[in-house]
Amino acid sequence: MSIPKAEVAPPANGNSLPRHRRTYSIGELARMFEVTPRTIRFYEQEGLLAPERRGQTRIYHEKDRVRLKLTLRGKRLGFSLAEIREVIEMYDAMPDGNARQLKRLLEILADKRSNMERQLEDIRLMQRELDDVEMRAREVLERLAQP
Amino acid sequence: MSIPKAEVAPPANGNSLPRHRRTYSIGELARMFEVTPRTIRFYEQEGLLAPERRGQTRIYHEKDRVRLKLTLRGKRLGFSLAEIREVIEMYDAMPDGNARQLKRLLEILADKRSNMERQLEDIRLMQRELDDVEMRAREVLERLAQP
DNA sequence: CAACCACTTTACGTTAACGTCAACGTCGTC
DNA sequence: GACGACGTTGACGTTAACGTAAAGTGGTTG
Repeated sequence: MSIPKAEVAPPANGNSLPRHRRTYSIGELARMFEVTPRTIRFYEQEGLLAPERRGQTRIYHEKDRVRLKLTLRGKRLGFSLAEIREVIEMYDAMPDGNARQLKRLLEILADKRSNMERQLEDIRLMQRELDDVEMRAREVLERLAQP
Repeated sequence: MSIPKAEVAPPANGNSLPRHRRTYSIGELARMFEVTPRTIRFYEQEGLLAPERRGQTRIYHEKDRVRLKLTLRGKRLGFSLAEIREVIEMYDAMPDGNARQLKRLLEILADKRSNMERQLEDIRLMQRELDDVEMRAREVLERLAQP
């Protein structure tokens, strides 16, 4: 991002596994992340992705792949697509954003952050519960083994 | 749970804040956890709660309160009500559960556990992202402050 | 060239988790 | 005894996040 895009052409590469692939089809991405193409198109419709188009078909670059990854991670953490989009949009608008917008972004980030903290605590508590339940289950199992 | 329920009557208690309240109305519980009564009734309908009834009205005890708490925590961690119910049911059926059921329970627990692990990792990664975005935002803000 | 992919758009269907509204019962109190 | 606060059931509505089916496009392969 901060590195000026080099004007060097990619070295003639007969390699079968190009180090850093340029583009992906929707099907490829779908398999990579174990989602359906439908899901990916839906995310685009919701403003989370904006792939290039070659004619009709979508061409996904690294940037898009990263966005999808972040989106799915956000989802696993319980964020709605709308929330995720909000952050992504502000992030994209950052360079020329005014102070008010930036402060708003910082607010949102702080909010997400406290959310994460709470989830960390929830996870710790939940893990204890699981430990507890598992222990009891094992006890009962052992008692069943010796009549 | 392991302590035999004392037969001592609750000491005559003119106290305004009884140490360990016996029961709750649906409205009280709702306010405690910042959900609506509708939500609590829905959870009952889904088999997550089973409060006592005095006539028509529901009476919630400590056990019910704990269940609700666990349920809401599970929700914050992205579990579906069905998943939560599954664990609760198996937990209740544990004492007289057969070996197969118990092993099944252990499987489920292991599953939840790996889910937690993944979420921990997701949270760590997400926190880094947030750190990163926040840093950039602050940079831009400072640059705006000094023209 | 036909057959078969992978991709496209459009549109309607589905599920979970409640919200909302109506219509009613039951207290305490003014 | 009317009123308000709280509780009840029942039924229908809503939203997010996709699933699914229909019908068409574009390339390549036997």
